[in-house]
Amino acid sequence: MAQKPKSTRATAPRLGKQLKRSFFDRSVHEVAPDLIGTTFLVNGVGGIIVEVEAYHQGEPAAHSYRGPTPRNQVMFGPPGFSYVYRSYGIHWCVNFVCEGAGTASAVLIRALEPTHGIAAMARRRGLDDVRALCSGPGKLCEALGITIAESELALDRPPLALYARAETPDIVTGVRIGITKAVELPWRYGVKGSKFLSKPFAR
DNA sequence: ATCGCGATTGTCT
DNA sequence: GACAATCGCGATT
Repeated sequence: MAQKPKSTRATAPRLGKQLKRSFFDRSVHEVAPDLIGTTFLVNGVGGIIVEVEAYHQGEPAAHSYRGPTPRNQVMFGPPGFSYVYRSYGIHWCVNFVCEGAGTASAVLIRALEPTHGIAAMARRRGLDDVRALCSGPGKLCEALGITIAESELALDRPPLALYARAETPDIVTGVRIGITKAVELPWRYGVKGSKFLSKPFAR
């Protein structure tokens, strides 16, 4: 019998060039698709970003929509920093702040393809299934050990790091998930056909 | 495959 | 006091 190809790599792929904070000093609508295919690590643990969503101050689903508060203040600061918030009282979710000059925009990281430190992620998640380790914004924060302690940190300094993609993946777009306002905006981006998404993209 | 539900707490009205 | 950028589980189609 022919062996079916494995869905995960035997070894972690080689990392590309590390991204600087200035990568984020652009429109969130440019940064969000550009993040697809990059590798995000926390203390050396993480994987390839396969799904993100863009949020912008001018749109009511964004935490920054009603202006600065103690929680969202980092969104009003310089680009290239993390913004971590608690979701439904239980989960943590991580964003990357974009653009300077008060646009208060950020990219929510929604799913990773695990590549580095899979054993550590499996231990934190209490799971064996690689496909389920990082297939959602709350899941990936648990897998990478992200809490409020990792909020407002520079994205190009330890413990955080981002690495350029090797190849440009086929990127698909869709409406954002789990929100009740501005539901029609097609600001969700993902790797076409990836098995590591939080939810498939409509087709 | 899809649906409904409970968990749990910071944040804002 | 209402609600939320979620998840995992169990029931049902």
